Amino acid sequence: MSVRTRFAPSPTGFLHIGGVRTALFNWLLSRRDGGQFILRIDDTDQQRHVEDAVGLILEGFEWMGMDWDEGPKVGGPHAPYYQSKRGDRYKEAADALVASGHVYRDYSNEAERAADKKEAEYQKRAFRFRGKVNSEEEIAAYDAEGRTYALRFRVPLGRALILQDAIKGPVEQRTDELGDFVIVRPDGSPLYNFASVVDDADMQITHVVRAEEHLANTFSQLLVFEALGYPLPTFAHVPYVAAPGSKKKLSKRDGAVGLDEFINEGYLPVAMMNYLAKIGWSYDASTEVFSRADLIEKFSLDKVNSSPASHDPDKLFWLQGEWMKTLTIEEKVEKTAPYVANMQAWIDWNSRRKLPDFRSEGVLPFLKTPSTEPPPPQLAAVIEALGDRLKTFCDIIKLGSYFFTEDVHFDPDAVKKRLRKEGVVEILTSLRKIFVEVEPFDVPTLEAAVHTYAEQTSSHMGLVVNALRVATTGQAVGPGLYDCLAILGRDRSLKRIDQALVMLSQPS
RNA sequence: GCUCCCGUCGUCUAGUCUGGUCUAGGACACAGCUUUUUCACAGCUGCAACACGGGUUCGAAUCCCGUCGGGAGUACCA
Repeated sequence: MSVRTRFAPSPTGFLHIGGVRTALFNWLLSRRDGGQFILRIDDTDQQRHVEDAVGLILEGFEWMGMDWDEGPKVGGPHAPYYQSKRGDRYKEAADALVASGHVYRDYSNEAERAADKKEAEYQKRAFRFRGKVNSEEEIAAYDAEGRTYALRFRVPLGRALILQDAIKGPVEQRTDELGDFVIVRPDGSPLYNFASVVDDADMQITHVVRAEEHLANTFSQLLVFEALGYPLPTFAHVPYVAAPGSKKKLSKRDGAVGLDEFINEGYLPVAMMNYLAKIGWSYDASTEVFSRADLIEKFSLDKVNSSPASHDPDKLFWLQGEWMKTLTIEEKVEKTAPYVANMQAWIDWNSRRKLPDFRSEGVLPFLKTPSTEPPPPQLAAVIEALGDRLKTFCDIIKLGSYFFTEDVHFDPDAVKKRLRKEGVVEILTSLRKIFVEVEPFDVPTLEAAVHTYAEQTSSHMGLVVNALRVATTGQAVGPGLYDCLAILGRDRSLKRIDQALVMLSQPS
């Protein structure tokens, strides 16, 4: 039988990178063995806007390039893939368990259970729900009273359950530690530990790879599998992803954790995939860079670490830089063009996300629909000049916005450090005159002209070049100066030198 | 409280099953140097860890016990 894995997200309208990693492990495992990867939506009937939220999730998967063989949009032989629509199946399975005596009706109400719990706490013993055996008369009386009941699984006592976890190894649990658990609420809705077993069995899932927080639940699920007579899948519980530099679980408070934020910043799917695979998984002692194909070929569960790993934005950024180097200028032009065309929209989003009450907005609209407009003519030259400085696509805005605007915005620190210096006004004034006449206005000519000027006046090159850079770009750092000037062109260069001169004539 | 999981440089990890090749290797980050008109890239150098305490052994990161620390579960949440 081929490998069948699944990812079963709750449609919360937000794709956490920790969840994406879990999904990736599932996907990788299925792709490696030529099996199937199933997407199942663990929604509950009460949730609203499920479709919108599912859309956000699918968007993330599509971007990552993790395709699914069965699930929303594509359907499949085990449809429906929404838990809220599988009520009939849960009902069938629950009936079977009632018939086989594995579950019983629990007529208790919340107040009674709370009292029992309190009593257990008082006696300093662990509370384990154990159903009372109701006589026929009691049941009749409760029904007459109109009392509702939940269906509970009767946990067999005195057994030791052993889970052979593919990541954690063998984990043992005595059934005496498990309380009888509810599988169906009085209103007929199923609970996770039950529904997920029915779904996994129905969908013939062979490998359940999920977050570690489910490890303890697995023992209850094992019992359900057994009672229903379903074959057991292989379980693998992956450790949670911790916040940067900590051992606490990664949460929304710890900076960007939504996949959409990385998409909007212009990360590469392959870099994200490489990074996510590397948190908590390693192939050997030294390989860091893995392509999609490498990952599919080399991934295995036994190399997944059993201890939690923390999210490391620096490492992601570095990997992104590595993958960025593999792109051609044309590819970079295509990917950065939307940012240039929607600069203000991106800047607005970027400031919004820094607000404390920021809520995930999904992928920015202009990144979803490719623009039909041709990219600005200088874009390729700007990218060429930026070289390896361009790490993510939004860097075109962070690093090169001045190439696409008419006026400059001077960075105060840069002005202070490079322009408010002895002799700078004379240098700029002289160079301005030279730039009016220099022909052609290109890199070699410009370079020669500036060099000649510096030699003739015995000016220090660093002083000249840095002053010119800040005067024309407003920034202290950037691509080579002559590249900047040539891209800016004569008119804008002169205009900006004038602007700088005006500014310098005023006291700081 | 009880049950279970986890514990190697600041971070991600190799090594743990099958004790010696580990005076613990690689990567990110950081610091310094080289190159450079700035930054980035590249190259070099440096910094830095076996949670703690016992035990077994000629020998322990590796095996055993305990302690401490972190996490999960203990729901009519998922």
